[in-house]
Amino acid sequence: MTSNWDQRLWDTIAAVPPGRVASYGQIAAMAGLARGARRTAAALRNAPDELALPWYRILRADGRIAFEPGSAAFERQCALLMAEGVELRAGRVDLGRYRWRGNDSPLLD
DNA sequence: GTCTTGACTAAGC
DNA sequence: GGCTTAGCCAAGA
Repeated sequence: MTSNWDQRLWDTIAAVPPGRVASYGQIAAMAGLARGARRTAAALRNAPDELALPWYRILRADGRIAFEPGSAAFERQCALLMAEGVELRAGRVDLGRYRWRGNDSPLLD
């Protein structure tokens, strides 16, 4: 068994509640990896569809989508986020409002 | 064993 | 706001 990180990261990602987002580094830190942002990305690549992970709730540290604007994945992620009530401005999310803090506190508006 | 790679991040210009 | 550079660290080749 080389990497149980994938499973751990998947678990952490699955814990992100709807309408909330998290950064790669944040997910990694919660899973126990201090600088595992890239490992989080790898875990998402490795993640089978059967898990139905909320991969679209994972953003870059800036709150921007990791994909290139215009790409299929980008648009898919945009749509999924908006469907959950996340406000997107030019492919960017306001982390100050939507970042998941590990608890399920409601958004203040 | 080394070298490259990456759905990243922070700092600097 | 943008682009560049360096740092990071685990996985694969």
